[in-house]
Amino acid sequence: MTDSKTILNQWADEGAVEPEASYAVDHALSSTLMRGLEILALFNDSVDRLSNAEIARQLGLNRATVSRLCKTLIHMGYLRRDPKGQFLLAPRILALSYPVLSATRWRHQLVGPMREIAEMSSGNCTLAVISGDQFVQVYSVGNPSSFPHVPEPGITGPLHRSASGRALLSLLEGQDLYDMLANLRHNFPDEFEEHSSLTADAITRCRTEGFCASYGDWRPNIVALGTPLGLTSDGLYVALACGLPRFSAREDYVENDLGPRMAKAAESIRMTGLFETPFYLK
Amino acid sequence: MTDSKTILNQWADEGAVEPEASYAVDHALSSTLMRGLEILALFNDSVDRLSNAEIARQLGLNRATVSRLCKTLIHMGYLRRDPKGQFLLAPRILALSYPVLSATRWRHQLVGPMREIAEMSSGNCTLAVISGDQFVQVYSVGNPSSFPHVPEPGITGPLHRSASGRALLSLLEGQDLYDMLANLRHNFPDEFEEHSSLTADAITRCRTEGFCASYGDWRPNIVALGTPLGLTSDGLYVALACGLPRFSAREDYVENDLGPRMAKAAESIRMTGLFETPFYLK
DNA sequence: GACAAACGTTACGATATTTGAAATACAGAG
DNA sequence: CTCTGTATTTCAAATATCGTAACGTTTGTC
Repeated sequence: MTDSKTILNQWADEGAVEPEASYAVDHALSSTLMRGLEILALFNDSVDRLSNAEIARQLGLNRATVSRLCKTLIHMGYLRRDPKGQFLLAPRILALSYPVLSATRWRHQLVGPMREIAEMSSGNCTLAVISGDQFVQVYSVGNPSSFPHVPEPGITGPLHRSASGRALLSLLEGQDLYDMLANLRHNFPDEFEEHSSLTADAITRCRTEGFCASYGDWRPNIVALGTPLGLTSDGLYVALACGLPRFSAREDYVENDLGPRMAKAAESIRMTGLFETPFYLK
Repeated sequence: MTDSKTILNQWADEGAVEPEASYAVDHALSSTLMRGLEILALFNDSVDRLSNAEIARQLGLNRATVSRLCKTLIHMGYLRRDPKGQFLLAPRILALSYPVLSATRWRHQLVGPMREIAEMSSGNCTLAVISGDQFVQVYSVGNPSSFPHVPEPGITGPLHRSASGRALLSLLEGQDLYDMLANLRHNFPDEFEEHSSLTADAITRCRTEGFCASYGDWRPNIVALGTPLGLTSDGLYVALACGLPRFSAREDYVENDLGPRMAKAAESIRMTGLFETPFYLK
């Protein structure tokens, strides 16, 4: 008598939580470097500038420390200041990501199919990969203006409560999946529990039907479809997703028309041989 | 009797070199943070993976130090390891750039005109901004496969020997320009000297005719046209450029047809009011 | 298959770097 | 003009970081 909720927990039980996570302030890690990176990571799409004091507050650091770290980041070219003296990310930070984009040249071959999906759904289509315990969007197409949120490369999201994320999870085999789930449950116990049933079903559905759907599980107003693609030669798990505003998403259409079409598109993309065939299709 | 070569040097004479640059290992900067960032910056489009020893060699660090720094970077999610144990950038590094992309939403409005330019030139069209003493591409359109080098967001290049860079320089007014030139001359004395004449002419041309051309000054096999756009509300100088393979670039066509058309495109983009009008057009 | 060479990680003590408190400098508001 | 909130600099104390050395692995050669 195992419903999908307990299945996901059973899987997670099989996995090992990364040891590091526990002794947070490990003296084998460099705290100065971590703090510097944490400063850069404070910025997001609603917070584009921060004062010294604000940074110090959020990270629990001394203002003098923040001053020196920010000076270093400016010196390296990753931060700049506005006329008021507040800190902003400098465009040069893009240079750090360039090698990642450059290593995913194959994505240019997906532009055509992705455009089709975006048009077909009157929404957008995004390409995501696993990085750590999150997914990261590496590319997107679609009309940015007609949409509540604009997808751009670099957006990250949860693996266990989004269409992209669940499609990616479905690609993980055996122990890899168990470990990932164990970590997710460890890091987000409540969320994991709340979505465990939906997540388990989505993983199964991706493996059998080739797609899964999420009705606002991540972004409340967005209905998303995810479909797994495969594993690249350099070890990245890749999935496609499309998103559409909730109000324009009739469930019947999503489930019986758009979903199967996404699955079919994924299938034909896999024909190109860009990705290793998922284990469950071998 | 001042030819363009001496003009650029006269301008540079008026500027002040950033003081910091001198006492390199300033104890007001955090060396640990710098080293960590330097590790991330070692990766580029031809070097996508590095061993511990290789990193240590290139940065002149102890292997043990590198081990610890990389462990930290992995912990933060910006680095990962391949099966052989070599280090790779993790896709999560894209998340650091997301706020920059998000802050340049206006670029979506340029997609149309940029596509036209790319098609018209049978090459590509890129959008660049100044960051530090370099330009950084923030967006590009064009056919990636038909080209010797694929432009992607995050590519950086020199302000003083590229079409994008010179178009950006032309936007700097008075002391801002002088300071920038002083720094460039200080950091790249030989290059600066070698290109000073071309650079001075290009700046003048951008201000009078609205565009400039570069015949392989940066990427040897590429002819590029640059055209200044203006200054955004958050203080970024922006320019457009297009690039085409040298063999397909007839000089007459570039100078008398493509160039003026770029200038005209820039003019109509400026009409949108996205950018502050360049000082020399006021 | 055994050996050597190169590599990556961990432990540990010395030390150089980072830190936080306090003082100084600065900007904006009233 | 003073006052408040903020940023930077200074300096001594402390502690986080570094390099050495030792260990365990892998790689490649003979």
